[in-house]
Amino acid sequence: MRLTTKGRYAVTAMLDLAIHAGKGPVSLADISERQGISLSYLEQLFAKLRRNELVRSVRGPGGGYQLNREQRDINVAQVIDAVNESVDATGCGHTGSCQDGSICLTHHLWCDLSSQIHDFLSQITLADLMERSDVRSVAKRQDREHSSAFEDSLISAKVTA
Amino acid sequence: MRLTTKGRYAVTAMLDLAIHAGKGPVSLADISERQGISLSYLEQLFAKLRRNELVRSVRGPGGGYQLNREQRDINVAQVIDAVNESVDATGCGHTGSCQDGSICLTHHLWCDLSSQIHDFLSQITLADLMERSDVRSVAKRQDREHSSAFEDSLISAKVTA
DNA sequence: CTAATAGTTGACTAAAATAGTCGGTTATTG
DNA sequence: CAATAACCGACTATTTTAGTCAACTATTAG
Repeated sequence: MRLTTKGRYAVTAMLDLAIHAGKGPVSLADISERQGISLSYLEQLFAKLRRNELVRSVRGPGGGYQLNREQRDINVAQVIDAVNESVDATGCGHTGSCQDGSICLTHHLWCDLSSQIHDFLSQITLADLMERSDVRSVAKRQDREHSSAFEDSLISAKVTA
Repeated sequence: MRLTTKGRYAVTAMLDLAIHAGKGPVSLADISERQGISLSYLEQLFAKLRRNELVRSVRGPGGGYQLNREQRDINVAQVIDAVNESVDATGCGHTGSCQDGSICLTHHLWCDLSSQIHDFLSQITLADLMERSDVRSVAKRQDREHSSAFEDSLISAKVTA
């Protein structure tokens, strides 16, 4: 089992997408700047998120990504699974062939732990995270710090209008 | 956060130690054979377990390792921590400096997850695992399969006697 | 005393995963 | 047509995992 920046980045980016929804698609460049994640790396992650039908894309200018389901219908476990290929704590992938064909001494312990983690993460949806005060305050800070991008979009909106 | 064979091996080896306690120290060679873990790798892991005062060693013939505390007083989280340096799901080690000095959008989520995992694993002691029927049956199977080692020691005992 | 046993230590290594980078292609919009 | 932004594949440095190997030390049986 592994939970590294890959899974954390994916959840963070999905939450950013949820927060900035409503004003059309969100570009990876915006997410990259706000969340401090490499653009190229985001591309890799979003390829997986799209394959797992958690997001949909819009190409061309003004394009970007949007959530492909309601915020209530996307949970953290799904996002991590999409990029990480499962949060399994067993060494055998639940097959029970950890020690030459049979189960090892601690097989059931790791099964229990896997369930525990999966249950916890699958109960938390993007909508839940959106409601949290700590998330809201960090999001507010990020929007303030990276308002340049916001202003730029205002300017281009004026220009194009 | 990472939970790989390293942590699993450590818990498995500690449980093996608990199961075969009472008949004097248990050698790493025995654990290696029963649990199918490389002897040299076990040496590395037990160096850490000893530094963390979870086991004590007896050198020389008939030597090996013993638990350094009661089975009730050793939990799974302690064992994993000893070899893995913590089961932390945050990227910042709980310092809160995930995004250039401030917390990232999902910081508290990973803190919550870390607590969840730690609470779960720290509630399970070696004594708890010993009582489980699945553990007892796997242990019985392993003792049966590797009785050769036991017989060998009987034979060599006869020869040297 | 000595031979065997078994822990102790440190250095080394192959393979995999992480966390990216880079260059180019394709679709869309103005 | 030019700019934008998603898409794709190949490449890479670094770290971790999961070991191996060789040498050394302490202890015990005989």
